[in-house]
Amino acid sequence: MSDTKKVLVVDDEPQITRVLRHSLTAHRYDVRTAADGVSALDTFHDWHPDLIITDLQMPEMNGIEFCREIRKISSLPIIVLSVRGEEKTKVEALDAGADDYVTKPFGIDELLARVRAALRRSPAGDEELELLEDDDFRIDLAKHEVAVRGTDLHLTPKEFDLLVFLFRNRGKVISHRAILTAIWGGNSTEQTEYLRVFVGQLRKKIEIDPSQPRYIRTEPWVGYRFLPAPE
Amino acid sequence: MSDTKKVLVVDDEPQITRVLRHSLTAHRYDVRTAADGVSALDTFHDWHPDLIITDLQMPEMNGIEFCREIRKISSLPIIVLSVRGEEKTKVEALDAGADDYVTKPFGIDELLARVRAALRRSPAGDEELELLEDDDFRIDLAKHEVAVRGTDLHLTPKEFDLLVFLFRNRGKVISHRAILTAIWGGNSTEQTEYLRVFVGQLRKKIEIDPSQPRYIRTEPWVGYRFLPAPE
DNA sequence: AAAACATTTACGAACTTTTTATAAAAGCCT
DNA sequence: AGGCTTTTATAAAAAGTTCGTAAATGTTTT
Repeated sequence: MSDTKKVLVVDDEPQITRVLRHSLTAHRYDVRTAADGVSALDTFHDWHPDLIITDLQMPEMNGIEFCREIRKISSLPIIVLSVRGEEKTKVEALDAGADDYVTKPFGIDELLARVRAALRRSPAGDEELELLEDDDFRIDLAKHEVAVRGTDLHLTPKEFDLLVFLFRNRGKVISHRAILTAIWGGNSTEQTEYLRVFVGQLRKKIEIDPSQPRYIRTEPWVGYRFLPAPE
Repeated sequence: MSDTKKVLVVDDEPQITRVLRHSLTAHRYDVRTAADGVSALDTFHDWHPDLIITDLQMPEMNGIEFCREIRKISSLPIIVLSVRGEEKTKVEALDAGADDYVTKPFGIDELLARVRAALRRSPAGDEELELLEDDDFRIDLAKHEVAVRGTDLHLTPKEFDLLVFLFRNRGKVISHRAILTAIWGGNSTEQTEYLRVFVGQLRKKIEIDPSQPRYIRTEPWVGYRFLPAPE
C-alpha cells in the first residue's frame, strides 16, 4: 500500500480544478478531476479514490445527488465546495452524506487541513470495502451485483438497495419506519405497502422457499430482521 | 442499541452552552457541559461522550491543547467552535485532531447537521441493546421480545406496551387513569374495561397461576401494581 | 414502442383490539 | 346475615389491522 492518497476533484470550473490539482499535487496527493457527477462516478469506479472534493453546482448531476450515489456504494470522505453559504444547502449536503462543507472562497491551507482531517479519521489505509459478504451472500456494491449461495441473480435498483440495507443491519430488528426512511426517504414513512411488495419480491429471489423465509424474517407489528448466517 | 448520543459541550460562555444544550436536547441528544478544558477532561473520563463540541478560547486549557489531550486517549469526533476565522487557527485546530471547525456566529441547523455527519462517520458506537431485566423477566425493547422465568412468550403490541409500562413502574401503585393515558392515549381514560381485558390476557401469559396473580396485583378502586422481584 | 421498474390497488388469511355479555368478588346498608 | 350496588374477571363475538401475494396502473429507461 502506497501512502500517497488519491483525491478526486469534481468541478465544472477549470480554474478551480486547476488550482486544486496544483496544490494537492504539491502536497503529494495523486489527483484526478471530473467536470460533472456522471463522469465522476465513472472515474470513481475505475480509479477508487481515497477522498472526493466536489462542487455543488454541476451539469448532469448536482453535488447532492452525487453524494447520495456515492454513499450507496462507499463511505469514503467527501468534502463539498460551494459558493452558496446558505444554511439550508449546507444541511442538505451534509445529510446527503458529505463529511464537510467549505464555502468559496476558501484558503487553500484550510482546505488542505480539512483534507488531512477527513483522511485521518477515514478507516485507516487502503481501499474502501465495496464487498459485503457472508457464507450465503456476496454483494458487490460498486457493480450492483449479488450472488446467493454461489448463484448470480438480478435485482432491480430498489431491491438491491433494500437488500443492502437489510444485510448491513443483519441480526437487528429494523422497524418499518427505519427501512422506509433509509430506502424511500423521509416522506414515505407510512407507505408500508411498498415494503410488503418489495420484501415479497426479494424473498422470491433470494429465499430457497419464499413461504418459509430463512433470511428475511418478519417481526410482526415491528418490522423485519435479516438473519445472520450461522457460524 | 440506545440511539441517544452523548454530547459534551465545552465553552466558558454560558450563553453558548445554554443555547447548545437546548438545541441538542431538543434533538434527543444527551448533553453535558464544561466551562474549561480541565473540567472537560474530567467529564470525559466519567461519562464517555460520543462527541465533543468545544470552543477555542477558554481559561485553564485552550481548545487546541484540549484536542491534543483528547486525541491521546480517544478518537471520538471533535467539533471546534470559534469566533476567530483566521486560516492559521483553523489549520492548527484541525491538525491538532479536530474533525471540524465552525466559525461563530453559526446557524444551529448547520451545527446539528455537522454533528450528524461527525457521528455518522465515527465507528459505530458500542451498541448497547435496550433491555429491561430482573430475576423473572427479560424484556427486549428493540425486538419486542419477552421471556418470563427463562421461557420466551408471545405478546401482542398492546400487551407488550402494557407490560413494559407496568414493569417500568414496578413497585408503585399505578392508577387506572395513568395506565390508560400511557397505553391508549389521552382520550380513553374512562375505558377501564380495556384494562380489565388486557390485564387478564397478560396474567394468563405471565402468571404461574392467573387466578392468584403474583406479578400484577390489583389495587381495588385504584389501579394495579406490578410487584418487584424479591431480593 | 417495448422492456424494465416502481407504485398503487385489491383481497384473503391470520391476528389484534374493541365491544359486549355474563359471572364472580367486594363493599355497603338495614 | 341477606339483599343491593359497584368493581373486577373471564369468555367470546364483532370490528379493525397487518401481512403476503397477485395483478393493474404509471413511470422511466433503452
